[in-house]
Amino acid sequence: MNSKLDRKFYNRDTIEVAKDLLGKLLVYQVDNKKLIGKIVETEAYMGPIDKAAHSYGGKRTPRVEVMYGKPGVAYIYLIYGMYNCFNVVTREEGRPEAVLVRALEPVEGLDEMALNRFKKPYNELNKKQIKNLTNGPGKLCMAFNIDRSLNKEDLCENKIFIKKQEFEEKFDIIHSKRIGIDYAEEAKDYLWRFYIKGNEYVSVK
DNA sequence: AGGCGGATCCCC
DNA sequence: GGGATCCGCCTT
Repeated sequence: MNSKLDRKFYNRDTIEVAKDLLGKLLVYQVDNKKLIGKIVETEAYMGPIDKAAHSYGGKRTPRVEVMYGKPGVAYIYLIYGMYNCFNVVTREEGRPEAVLVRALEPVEGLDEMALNRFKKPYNELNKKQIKNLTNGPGKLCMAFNIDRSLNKEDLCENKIFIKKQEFEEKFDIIHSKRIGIDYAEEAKDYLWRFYIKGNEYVSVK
């Protein structure tokens, strides 16, 4: 049974996609290593009307161009000169909206994630390092070794994709203000951040 | 050609 | 609370 999310999943209302991505598994395979993390926190970026979005006002530059493309494609950009952020493009072509994946719960490939983050295997991590493995947008990209070389990668293919869990759990979804967008005037107060209530790997409680 | 600020993280 | 660090974008 193929449980990979298809193009239709992403070609929907961005807030619905952001909420529905919670509890899904991000899978990234490089060489013979497989990394899997459960998505526990997301943010919706609503395009031209959203002052926090890169595509606000219909801005169309080389960097943002991916957001105007087809849904189900990765939009990865460099932030603060050092960190990468992983997004999935939503909505039909020409409509530049996306979901930022802000935190994962590690599921498979923990040693590889620990090496990528802290240069040592998982069983040598201290409590703080375990907690900080993937609980933020930059951190999860470091743990998965995701950078801009994966920008525009099609998540409906096999290199990197998102799938349903075999047994989907029940959880409560918290709605909150988005993080790190204080410049966005009224948009900073919109409740477009979503996370799994009580999950240990949520970036900011 | 230059200046500036950022969808972050980490340490003090 | 502040520094790291650099690309993209806007202004000149």
